[in-house]
Parts: sequence; structure tokens; C-alpha cells
Amino acid sequence: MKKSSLYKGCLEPILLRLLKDNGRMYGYQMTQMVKEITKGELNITEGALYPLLHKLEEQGIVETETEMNGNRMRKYYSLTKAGKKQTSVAMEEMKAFMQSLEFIVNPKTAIG
Amino acid sequence: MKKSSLYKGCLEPILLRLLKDNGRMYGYQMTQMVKEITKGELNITEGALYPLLHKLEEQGIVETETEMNGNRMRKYYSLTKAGKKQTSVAMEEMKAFMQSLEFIVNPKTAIG
DNA sequence: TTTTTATGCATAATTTTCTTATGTATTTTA
DNA sequence: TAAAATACATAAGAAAATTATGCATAAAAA
Repeated sequence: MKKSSLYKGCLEPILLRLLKDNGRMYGYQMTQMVKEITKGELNITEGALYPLLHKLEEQGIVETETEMNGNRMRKYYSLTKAGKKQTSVAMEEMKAFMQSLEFIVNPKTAIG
Repeated sequence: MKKSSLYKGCLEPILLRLLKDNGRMYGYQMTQMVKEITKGELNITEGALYPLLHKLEEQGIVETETEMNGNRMRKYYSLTKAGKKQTSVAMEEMKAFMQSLEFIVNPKTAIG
């Protein structure tokens, strides 16, 4: 993440959103997809990613399936039913947060 | 802050933006203005605000003037010359960050 | 009139959430 | 054949909040 990491606190909703849109993903794939769609702006570090995924699994937000791709392991994550509910809530919060940022950074053009 | 605080990491650029727009503000005023323009969404805590303002002053990003309002003290903060430069950089980073969030949360409508 | 709320600052202890560093192992590319 | 990419994991440390506390004055409400 560039320098002082503006996205602190946003990683969880970002991951939930990815899983909501893509159904089933493995960790490394998430980092690559985020890097790609943000044009290199957001680079999720492994030290942030994996512990968070593990926490979400403990909480029953996601469930996992481990598959082998040749000789290499991939641990696929997908949203549980509870996880889908939680994602809806998180997305509402994200929208409100982004709207708030707009109000602050672009007070003139911001609508709402 | 609602629950788990998405704005973690954005507080500094938010304060810089406020000072850029309003010229001179005291701490409590910042919390009230942010609460107002975000319609109650973002509530800056004092434990986050004051230590950050002190850090910015140490770094020469802001300078202070203490005034008495009746019998009550107000410590006014304003951007230094260096602070204005730093704010420009921070605003560019914020825009890029917000655009990235858009790409993730609204992949269809996001422009850029 | 007394108590609560709002205004206004400050700091310490704790928690959350990253970064950085390290480790292991396979596959692809230069 | 060495480096980079793929793919996971975890530990130590730093950053940046939350929560709790403290002090003090002014205004509002009970």
C-alpha cells in the first residue's frame, strides 16, 4: 500500500466485495485482482491478507476448500450464508463511508 | 465512529482538507464540522484527534495560535507553507484511493 | 437551582489493523 | 540456471485508532 495506508480498516469489506462478485477465490488471486482493478494502487500484503481470511473463517463469514493445482495448493474461499448477510451490511457501510469522504474532499460536486 | 471504523488511516488527510478549505480551525470545531458535513456518519474521537494534531505540529505541517473565547481556551490550527504542499500531495493520494474504492465497490459505474 | 449536556483541551492504556520480515515450496521466465 | 512469479503461513513490530479518564467553563434543561 503506497505509504501510510489510507485503506486501513477497508480491507475486510474489500475482500467481502470480491467474494460477493466472484463467488470463489483464493488468496493470491485476490491480491492480483485488486492490484489489477485499482491499476496498481492497492497492493494487499500477505501479512494483512492471510490472517484476516483466517479470522473470517473462524467467524463463519467464509468457508474454504483446498484444491491442488498441479503440485501447488490453492485454498479457495467463499461466503457462507451468514457471510452474505454480513457483506450486505458491510457494503452499506462502505457506501456511506465513501459518500462521507466525497462530502469532505469534494464538497461542491458531492451529491447526496 | 459506527463500529469498526473504516476511516482508520484517512483522518490525517481529512484534517488537512478541512484546514485547506477553512484556513484556521480549532480541534473541537473540526469534529463538529466533520459530523455535520457527513450527516453524522464520521465522528472523530478526541483520542484520535488531539494526538494527531500535535504530531502535525511537531512535523511543521500546522502551526497554532491559542486564543481565549470568554474564559475558554481555543487552540487554532492552520497549515504552514510546508503543510500546504503536503496537503496537495495528500489530496492526490486521497483521490486515487477513492477512485480505487470505486473500482472495487462499483466496478460498472466507476469511471477512470 | 441543581444537574446534565455541550464546549474545549489533554493524555494513558488498550486494541485493531496494518507493515515488514521470514519461512517453505513449486513453476515459469529470462 | 538464476530470478521472478505463484501460493501458502506466521511472528515481531509499528501505526492509528478506541476507550477511558481527567480538568474546566458555559449553557441548557430538569
